[in-house]
Amino acid sequence: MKEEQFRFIHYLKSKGLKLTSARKTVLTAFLRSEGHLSAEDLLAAAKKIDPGLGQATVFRTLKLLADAGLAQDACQDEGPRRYEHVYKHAHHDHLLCIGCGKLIEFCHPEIEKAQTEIFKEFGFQATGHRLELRGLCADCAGKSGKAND
Amino acid sequence: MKEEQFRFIHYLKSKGLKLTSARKTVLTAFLRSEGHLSAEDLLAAAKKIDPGLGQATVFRTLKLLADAGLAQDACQDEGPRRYEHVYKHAHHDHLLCIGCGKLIEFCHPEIEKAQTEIFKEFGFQATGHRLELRGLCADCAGKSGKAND
DNA sequence: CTTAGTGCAAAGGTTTTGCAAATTG
DNA sequence: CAATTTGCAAAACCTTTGCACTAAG
Repeated sequence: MKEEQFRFIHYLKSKGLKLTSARKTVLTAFLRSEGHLSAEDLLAAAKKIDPGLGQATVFRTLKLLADAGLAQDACQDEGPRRYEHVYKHAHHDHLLCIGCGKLIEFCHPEIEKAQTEIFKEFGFQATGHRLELRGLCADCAGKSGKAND
Repeated sequence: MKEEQFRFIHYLKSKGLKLTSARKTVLTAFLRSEGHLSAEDLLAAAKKIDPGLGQATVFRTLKLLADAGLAQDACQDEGPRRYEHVYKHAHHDHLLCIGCGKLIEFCHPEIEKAQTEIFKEFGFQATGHRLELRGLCADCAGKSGKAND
């Protein structure tokens, strides 16, 4: 069994919650997913496994996944809230091209280190962070940016 | 005249858009505001200046402000989208306590520097970034965090 | 058997859109 | 004057909630 599954089950038990087939379905669909997905995406994916699943259950389960530390808000500027794996994936930050929407994931040790310092400086106990850099990628910058619109 | 006002007017001209009294009202209300405000907050503030203003106009103008580089999505996890000044305020990042909601704004030169490196490394032309650290502040962490729940 | 979870559909909150009238350049 | 913008209200969109039924422990 995958570690994420185990962790989710353990989380449910610790909260006195039940491991239902609907939750298993949503978990499976979520773990199969790649990148950033919205609740709607997850519902669609989960319905491929169990067509009878309701969207309310997906929203409810997504909250549990976030609470269990498996899912994290990926925080897009537009449209619905999106989530991504947080448990297995090593931590990464996002670099977004505002021209073409290209999304690059990166990890920069110095930034991580500096963040730790900041938590210390303000007496905080860290639980997470999110960093998104925005700009124009080489392609889009080359195309003269925003001449017409 | 404030530089922001000038910038917004310039932006409108460059796009062939009109400087209407409604837009002036929203701009004024926005520039007067402090911290992070939602569209609803901005509507309320703008209505104090011009009670006849419609909420659609606020949403539309807020997009223009963002496009003009004056407003920026402050990206809360919950509730409505919130915006903040981006132009005059020196850049800052956010440190949020998930226990009591306390929000600290800070600025860390090394992080800024590292970000510049990343933009370079991926051949991006920077336009902005957003960093939010989350954790428990000293008060909340002291209160035994989440022993019971 | 008791309690929590489910799907549905309706409600809730936020943002967008169509339109006729008003305003700007 | 032509073209954009406005306010309104309705629609669209995303998420949550109430409820009767089902399923897990």
